[in-house]
Amino acid sequence: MVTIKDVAKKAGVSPSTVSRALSGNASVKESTKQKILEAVKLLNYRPNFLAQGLKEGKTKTIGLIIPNIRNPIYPALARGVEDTAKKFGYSVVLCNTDEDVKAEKEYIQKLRKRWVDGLLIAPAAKETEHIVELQKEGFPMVIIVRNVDFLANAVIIDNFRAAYDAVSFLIKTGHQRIAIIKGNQQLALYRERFRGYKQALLDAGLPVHEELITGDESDSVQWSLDGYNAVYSLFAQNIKFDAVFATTDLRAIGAIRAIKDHGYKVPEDISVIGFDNLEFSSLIDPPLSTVSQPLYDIGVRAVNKLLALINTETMQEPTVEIMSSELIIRRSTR
Amino acid sequence: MVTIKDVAKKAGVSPSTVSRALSGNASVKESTKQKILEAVKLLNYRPNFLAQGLKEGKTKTIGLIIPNIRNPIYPALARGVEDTAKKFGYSVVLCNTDEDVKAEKEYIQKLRKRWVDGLLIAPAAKETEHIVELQKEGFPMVIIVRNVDFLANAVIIDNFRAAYDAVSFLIKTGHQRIAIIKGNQQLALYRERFRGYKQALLDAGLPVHEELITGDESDSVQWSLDGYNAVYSLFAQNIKFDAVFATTDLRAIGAIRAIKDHGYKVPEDISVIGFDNLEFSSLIDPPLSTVSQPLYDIGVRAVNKLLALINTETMQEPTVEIMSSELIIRRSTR
DNA sequence: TTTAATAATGCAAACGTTTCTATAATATAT
DNA sequence: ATATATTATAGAAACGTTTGCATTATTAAA
Repeated sequence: MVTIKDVAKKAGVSPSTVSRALSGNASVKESTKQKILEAVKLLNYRPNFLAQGLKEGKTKTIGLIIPNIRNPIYPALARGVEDTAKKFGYSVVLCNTDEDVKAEKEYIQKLRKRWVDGLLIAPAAKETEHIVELQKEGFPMVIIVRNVDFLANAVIIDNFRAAYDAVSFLIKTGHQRIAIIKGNQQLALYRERFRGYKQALLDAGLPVHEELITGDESDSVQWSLDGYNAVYSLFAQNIKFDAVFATTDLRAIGAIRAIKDHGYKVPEDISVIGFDNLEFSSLIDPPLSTVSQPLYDIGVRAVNKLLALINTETMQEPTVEIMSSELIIRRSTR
Repeated sequence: MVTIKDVAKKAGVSPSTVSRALSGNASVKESTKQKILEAVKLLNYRPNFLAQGLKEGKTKTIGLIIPNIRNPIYPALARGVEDTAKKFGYSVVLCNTDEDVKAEKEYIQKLRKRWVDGLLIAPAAKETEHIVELQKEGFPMVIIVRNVDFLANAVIIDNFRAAYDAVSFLIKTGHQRIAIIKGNQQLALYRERFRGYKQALLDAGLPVHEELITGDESDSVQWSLDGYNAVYSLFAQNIKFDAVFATTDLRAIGAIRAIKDHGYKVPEDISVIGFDNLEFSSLIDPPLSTVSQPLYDIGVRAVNKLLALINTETMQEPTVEIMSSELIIRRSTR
């Protein structure tokens, strides 16, 4: 490996001069600068990042901790994160926890060995002491997508509101018996969506029917199966319903399939509305009505926030930023 | 930040003893070891990764350079990479090039500042001197998914064979006029798939009709549009066809939509076969027949190969590893 | 017990930078 | 020409580790 000393020798100057010439934050004679640049080119010198980082106490790297990049909501988020990080000269380390708190803890441990300057976390589940801990220590960190039950820096959407609006839309368009596929109630985000569903019914003077509340609590990648099974069992029990509010697009897709398999039509017989607005949700048949989460923008905002945190030494009161979601009506609702 | 010296002081020993106690590759008395461990716990000491890396000359980090994590073939690959890297104590830095050679070069430059121990690259396009360069320098690197026109360490599938088999299947099941949506011919992988298509026709004694070769050369994320447009224009020109071989699932989905929009049925009137076997390809209507790429496994193999490269000092002849693809027949073909 | 072998520990150098301090070279004002 | 201010450069210390070498403490053998 070629070091700054080699360059210095080649150019006939001291290492410190090379450093100054390269960093540009001290004056060095133009002629020597040229010599140095020449030597750099000749030897194909690249400053050693580790040495620099060690000296400066930062790595220009952030960690992105998410449950699973294969869950189709995360690629867009990751892109938002990576693009923004890159823009400011930062790199992104990708970590998948598979909803496992233990894995999450291990990653945090690992990344904290002065590895990364800050962390973006979509927390695994309810247990969050390790995150509280992190915050207490003043480590730069922002929570994304999934809110957490204490005040922390976060960039999220208002899941209650979004669900409320989606269900209200269904009600307004004449649906009376709206089933919900409720998602893992361990996660605040699904609890919120569930709450939004109930509140919308209540506010419209409609009853919340126990039998229309479906979906299991598991969190598998094959989420669409949950949607399929939920609707399937509704039919099996001969429960009538004229709409389905699925708490994810994947579940909505499963629901649509189950409805079709039973010989009903979407949206003529049963309307289906999803949540997420995945890239391919417009591609299915019928194109899915859904709530759009600004995932890319969440990533962008989160990185901005994180870098602000990294670059201020004074500890500030955490703030949560609510990004606006949007109801997208396509053709799975009448 | 708490350093090894702090621990040493607290435990009443020298830093070197702490280092030895922690690394475990030298004998240290049990009682002192306990004292040290206690001090570590008490002070919440974490070894500084940068210092370690600087000393040892490696970072236990690899770079994953891909066009775009939002392209749905990459999440599975990334997961394979990350899981395997993690298994061996490595971290993964994610880089999206957007098919831009310049961005790719910049990333390689950046990551090479002794940042990463090795690189996994799905190259952007035809221009590959910078990759040749990398290889010449003996930098650990393996090419993934997209083969390259020189001999390099790579983990790929046999795109020619896979396309050949898919089209042969179509022919065997009675299709005569098979259209292809050909993909960006700048990329070897699409050239290979195209070649497989032609060869299958030839070997079956069928003509290669110019008018059935469709699709533009662009590489946008909204790939399904290419499929839609291609089939749309076939109808517009009143060209008859009884099957479509789409070079990606996304294009296949677009194609199906266009076929439906024109009042035809898949697969009764026209069969469609895709390529990739994305997670949601089984979820569309009808479930898509396609060629399955073992993306996760490609990631796994590639990391194994890369780590082998990293851990051998002697430069070896590059080898390319062909993973086997699989024809998955669902319901979009008759 | 004394000596030899082994185990445990400390010291200092090294990894490749950056930056502080000091000195040398040059330019500017008198 | 001399004194002063400025600019350019070198030297050395520091960042937090690990490790080779030297030293000291401990154990085993005689």
